[in-house]
Amino acid sequence: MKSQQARTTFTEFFVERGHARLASSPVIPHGDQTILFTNAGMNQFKDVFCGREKRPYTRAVTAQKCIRAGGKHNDLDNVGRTGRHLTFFEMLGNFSFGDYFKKEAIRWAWDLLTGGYGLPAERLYATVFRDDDEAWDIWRRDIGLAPERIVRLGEKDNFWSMGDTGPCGPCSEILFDRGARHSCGAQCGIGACDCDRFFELWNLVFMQFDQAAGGARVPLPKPSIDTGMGLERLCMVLQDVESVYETDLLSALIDKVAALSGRPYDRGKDGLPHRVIADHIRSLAFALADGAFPANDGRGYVLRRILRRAARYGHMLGFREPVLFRLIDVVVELMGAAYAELPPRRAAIAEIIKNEEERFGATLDQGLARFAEITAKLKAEKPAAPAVSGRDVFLLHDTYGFPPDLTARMAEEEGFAVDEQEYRKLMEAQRERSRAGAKFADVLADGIECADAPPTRFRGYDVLSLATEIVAAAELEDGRAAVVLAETPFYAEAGGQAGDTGIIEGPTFRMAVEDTQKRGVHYLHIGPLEGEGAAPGAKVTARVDPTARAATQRHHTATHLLQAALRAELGAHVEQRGSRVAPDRLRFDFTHFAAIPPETLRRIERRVAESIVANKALAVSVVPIAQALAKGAIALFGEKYGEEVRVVDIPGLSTELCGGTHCARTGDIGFFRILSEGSVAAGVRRLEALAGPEALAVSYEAEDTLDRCAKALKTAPAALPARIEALREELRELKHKSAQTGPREIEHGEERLGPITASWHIYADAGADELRAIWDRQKDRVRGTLLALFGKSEDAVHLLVCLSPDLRNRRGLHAGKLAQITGKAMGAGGGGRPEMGQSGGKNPAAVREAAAAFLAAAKAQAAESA
RNA sequence: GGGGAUGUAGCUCAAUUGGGAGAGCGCCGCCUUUGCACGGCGGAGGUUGUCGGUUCGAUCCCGGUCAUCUCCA
Repeated sequence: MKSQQARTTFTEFFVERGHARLASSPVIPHGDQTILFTNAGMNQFKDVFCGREKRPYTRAVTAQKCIRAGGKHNDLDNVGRTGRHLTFFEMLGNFSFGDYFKKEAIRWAWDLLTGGYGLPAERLYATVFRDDDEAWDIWRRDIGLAPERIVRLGEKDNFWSMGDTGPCGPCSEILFDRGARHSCGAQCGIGACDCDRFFELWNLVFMQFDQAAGGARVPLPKPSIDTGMGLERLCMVLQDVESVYETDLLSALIDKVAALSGRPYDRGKDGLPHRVIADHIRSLAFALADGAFPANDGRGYVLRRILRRAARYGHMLGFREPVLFRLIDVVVELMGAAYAELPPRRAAIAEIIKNEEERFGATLDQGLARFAEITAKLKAEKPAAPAVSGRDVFLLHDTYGFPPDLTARMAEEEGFAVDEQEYRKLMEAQRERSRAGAKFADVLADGIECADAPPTRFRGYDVLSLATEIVAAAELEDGRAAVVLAETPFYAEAGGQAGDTGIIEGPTFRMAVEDTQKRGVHYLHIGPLEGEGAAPGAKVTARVDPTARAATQRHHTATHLLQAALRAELGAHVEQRGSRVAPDRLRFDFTHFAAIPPETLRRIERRVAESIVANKALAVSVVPIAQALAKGAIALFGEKYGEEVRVVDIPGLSTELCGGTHCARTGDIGFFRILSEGSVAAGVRRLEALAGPEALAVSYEAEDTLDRCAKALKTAPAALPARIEALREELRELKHKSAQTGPREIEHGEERLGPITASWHIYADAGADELRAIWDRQKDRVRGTLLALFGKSEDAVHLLVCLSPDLRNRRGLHAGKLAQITGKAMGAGGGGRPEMGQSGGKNPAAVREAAAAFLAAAKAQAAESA
């Protein structure tokens, strides 16, 4: 059975049994800070299991794309070494939210495996949790499984929990016996080993307890079901192949790697690179398709590491140019039908990967150069036992991103050992440092008791002021207060739109709201509180600052117009990466691969201006998400959407899913100016812009600057370029002339010291450069000369002490020391090289004294050299 | 979030305990050539990321900050 059919067989089986067929959630779990990637089918139902969220159905079935490559579930290093570990896989799962329980879950799983998939019953085994007699009985009585094929295991294997607290329960796994030839030996058995014979196929989790913080497990009123079966593993069994890499889900990728490299695939060690690349490219394709991006921290860093690991194995296969991006077409062919998000992003994904590969190539080159330096030094020093130190391996890895295994191999080729132990030690120390430095600072700390209060009702789309009452209040660490209201006109920061500001007033107190933030389903109004009595139950009037809100709305609506203009001018690959709209500014980050030339920026700006002038009325509607997407609304990766979404439509110009507040008509924006364009990360550009009167201010500022320049040059702004060019020409001529004549000499003096002549000259208003020019003009002609050149201006003195070239190596003569001594006479330091020294001072009156000091010092040096 | 490294001409990079900001490529002009490539000569292009400190003097030393690279969490 092919994977495509295996997938639909699963979902159809459960749809027939009353399950809602839901789409896979993105592999990038937006809004869930506890995990880096979606790593199980139940992720998107977390809030449902915990009772924080209600859904219109109680049974669901999904094929969920998952990535396990970072955090707690990290399979990264196992990938390719075993036949069953993958960083990317699909999890087939059926779920019950307080509906059916163990009996149905087990029965259906068994029926599907033996019926729908036609697996031989005699090769299936089941494990149950030690104490779970209920599950054991179902397997024994209802299914009729022989007692010796039902194995009881402990917490490690058969008890599942989401975290330290929350829903948890025993689970039951169904295993497939792949036959004695996969056995790892005499000790082989379920629960006794971890080999490939007894193959974990499907895990049924029975969520029936709530784990309290103290350790007690309270039975849940409505037990739930969460199951998961890896599609790749299932296919491996259905297609009777040795590893997941030989299933139709991955074999085409393996073949492509073999074709590109000219190295045929090998099931053993030599096929490791093929396997790693085939797996990693799937992770990358899906993560990028869901809006992740390679970066230096967080999940972006995990992606970068996956890519580099793949590239590293590509390197082993002989690839020296980017090739991974060529595999994207294969991934899209294999998976595009089941995952519609993939095909439209094909080109963008390939581009990002190619970009990263090139970047990694540059990193490798840099490391190679560094490595060459290290080995060159070793070769030169010829120590008894030549070895690349652990410190160097670490440095290459830590600072230059050079893979340590590559360092080791290259060192070996050069005949050097590698101090791996020291390297490990340093690496461990680095980990320790990082852990110690990791701490979370959350201004919105706890202390707000509102968990039981109903969700804050947001009414700010319609009104800016209303009467309501306080539900909860608390003091924050910084001395400000946080207040939760029953309903509010204040928009809480979300989707890049800044939280509203304004006033909350009660009979005996008043709060200047400086920020509004969401905390779960509650809105926190934050600001300094004056007066007493701001407690739950207190009646208040909440008023949003209308001026600030209007300014924010202008920026928000302008952002939508800007995005539309960017897509029109730059192409459909432009996707929002982030945005920030506040009363005083607008920032928009988006994907694009090059800097935007000024003339294009102008065109974009003009396009927005035209949209404003068109004065279209905005239409806001709330519709089912499928309908919105069908209309072509732009959805954001950064948001988690419910079944119903809010659509902001600017007719003929833009349609976006957006929860923010907007102008009534585009004309309300008034004026729009782009301030700056720049890069925030590879492939991401940032635009900053202003809308409304604020934008006017910026234009004025530029105009004022120009006016000031024109005034300073006594000309009209339009004539400035010509005027500046003329002045530059004049300056050039003057410089040329002054370089020939030099500054005016005020006085000089000299003294013969045997064969040497010491002389000093004082010039009016000469700087260090001019003094040097004076010296340059004569240094090739003079002989036997010690020279002190003073440049005297109103409040400073510059000094250059020079030695004619013929005296350069004369014992005892040192211009730098002369400069030091001479400078000291003016109350300054000084120094320099034997043939030339410098000093200076802030005391022009002392120049004559300095000159005298110079002569005296020169005399002493001359005497010494004689 | 923590550590390491790097910011110098459009690009790639130099600049001996702190003492004249340079090279190669690219660009512009002229010469050579039927033309192009090559070659020859000349030229433009720099607040040394940014702010502050030390110093007579900072690309260099110290601190803050921003950006990029990189490892770790």
